[in-house]
Amino acid sequence: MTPDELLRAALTKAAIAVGAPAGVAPVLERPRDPAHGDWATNLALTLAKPLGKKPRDVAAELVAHLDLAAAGVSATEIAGPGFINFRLDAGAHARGLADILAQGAAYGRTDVAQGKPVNVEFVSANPTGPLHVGHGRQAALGDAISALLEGAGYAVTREFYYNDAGVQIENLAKSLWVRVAQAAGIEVAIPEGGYNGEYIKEIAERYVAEHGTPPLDALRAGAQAIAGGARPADVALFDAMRRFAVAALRAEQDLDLKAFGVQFDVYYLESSLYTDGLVEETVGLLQKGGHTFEDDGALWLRTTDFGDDKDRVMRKRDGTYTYFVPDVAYHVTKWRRGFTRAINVQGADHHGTTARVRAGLQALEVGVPTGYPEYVLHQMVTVTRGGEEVKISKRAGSYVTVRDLIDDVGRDAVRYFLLMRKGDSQLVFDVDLARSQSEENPVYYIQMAHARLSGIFRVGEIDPATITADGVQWDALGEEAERELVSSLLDYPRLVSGAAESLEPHRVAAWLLETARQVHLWYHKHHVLGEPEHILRARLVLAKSARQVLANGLSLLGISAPDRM
RNA sequence: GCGCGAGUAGCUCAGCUGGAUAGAGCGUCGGCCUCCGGAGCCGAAGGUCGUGGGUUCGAAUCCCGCCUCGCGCACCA
Repeated sequence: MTPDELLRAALTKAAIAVGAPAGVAPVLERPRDPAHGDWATNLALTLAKPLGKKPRDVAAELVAHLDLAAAGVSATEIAGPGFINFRLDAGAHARGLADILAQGAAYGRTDVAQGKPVNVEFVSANPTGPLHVGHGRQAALGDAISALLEGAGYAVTREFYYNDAGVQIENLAKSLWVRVAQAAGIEVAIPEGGYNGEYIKEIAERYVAEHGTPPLDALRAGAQAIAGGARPADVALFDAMRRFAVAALRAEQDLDLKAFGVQFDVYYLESSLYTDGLVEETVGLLQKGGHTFEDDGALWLRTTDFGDDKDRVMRKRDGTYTYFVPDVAYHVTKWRRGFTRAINVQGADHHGTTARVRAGLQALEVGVPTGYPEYVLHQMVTVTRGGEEVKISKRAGSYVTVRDLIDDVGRDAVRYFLLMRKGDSQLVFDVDLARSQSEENPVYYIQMAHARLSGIFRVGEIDPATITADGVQWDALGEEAERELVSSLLDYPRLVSGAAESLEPHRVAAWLLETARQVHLWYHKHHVLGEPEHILRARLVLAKSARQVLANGLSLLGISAPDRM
């Protein structure tokens, strides 16, 4: 049992002795102010009403009935309106480190989900251009959320959905056609909604290198059609270009993701929903469910029956489907594939779609729960360099790509910076700070803490594997800096499960920074090597524990934990 | 206009799902230090938690109104 579990057990006994109803579950929390002790409980405040007594009186009774020795408590104090503060004796407090050493890399992991399957969909960028910072934030968030859920015992599937069937792909193919035509000396402009980026020119060059320049009259005719808002008559050629462009960009995006260290288990192609007949099937089911109607030549879904603010068109007058129909069909596949939980990580600019997808799933009446899928939406990212904002313009093709950033500041820094703010707030990515090798840079600061701890073992020529909790004098870790560091390390499992539950990796990032600060403080104040044997032993246990937990936290965020820098 | 998000120290942000005198880093001011691993350490000042109400033992946190900013409101994706 960990120290707080012992204390909770002792408190429960005392509460029952005082007359609390059976099933009381005392809540322990860390006081903000360390002067208030190691733990505090508001138990007396919550019991005051049912017992019909004053909170402070209840607190006094509880303390009187508390088995201090069993709880490892050295001092209690009744404070404020009726809080009870506990100070554990140094030994009881630090004994929790034994747990860390015993569990190692598994410290902080639980099995609460017991292998329940969950699908985490993220990035899902259209294959129409390289990944930009916003996708990077999604990649970092999605991967970290996946890691958090794995740590909570979920069987996680990381999934990428390729929108390779819509209008945007059509525009991509047209853009490539135009670039190929331009390269052949035909004068034609990129169409409305097309892609201007340099990367299309490069793809055009490669296309010509691999397939040769297409017949000029076909090219010219197609270019004219595109300029007029139509598609080229040479369907076979157009199709070839479309496939070529998509393949090229998918390959690019794969490289981006690889550089970022993100691996997906499933790439789901929107086009397969059509070829497998799932879109048709979904429409049929929706019609059968009775929530559709025809109006003005279009087929509508009455999404207002399910909380949307207006009804949505499913099939346009021209006979094609709106994007949300394949989206619904896609989410049906998630449900059918056994994912009782599905989490979608998306930019906040997509939040308008969430209500419709959920409404569509409800209208199918196939037993999908109301809040399915869950959405984690994140706000915009802006990038600053030299104190100036780097403008992102998709139209002009000026981009801050994920790969630029990684080349510039390194994968670890990109990950940390994209994760250090909660998704709800806008994020400013300061490239200069991310690149700096100084303690102002949070990533550097945290990794440095880990490296320093490793350094102790290296310099002392001590194999960490030989350090165990056996026979350690726990009360040797009584310095204030030590008590606080120990507290942080023991808080880690609660922190991680909270972050997993709320799908908020930034909590881990903040915890790492704070704990790194405590490591640095401790390190500066107290020596390890050269101390008397019993202190040396205890401090080596602390150093090894701290190093382990820092590494565990970093690994959740996909960041390396270097032994030297 | 409607929906979602944000508004906390001079700046950048936390605030553990309702707890005590609201925290950290940077910056500012004052003082030490040069020690396994690099300018680090100690202390101070700095707040009407956007604003007005409400809920209760207790609110930055929950509810309602208002203000400012961002994003979204297609038979685009």
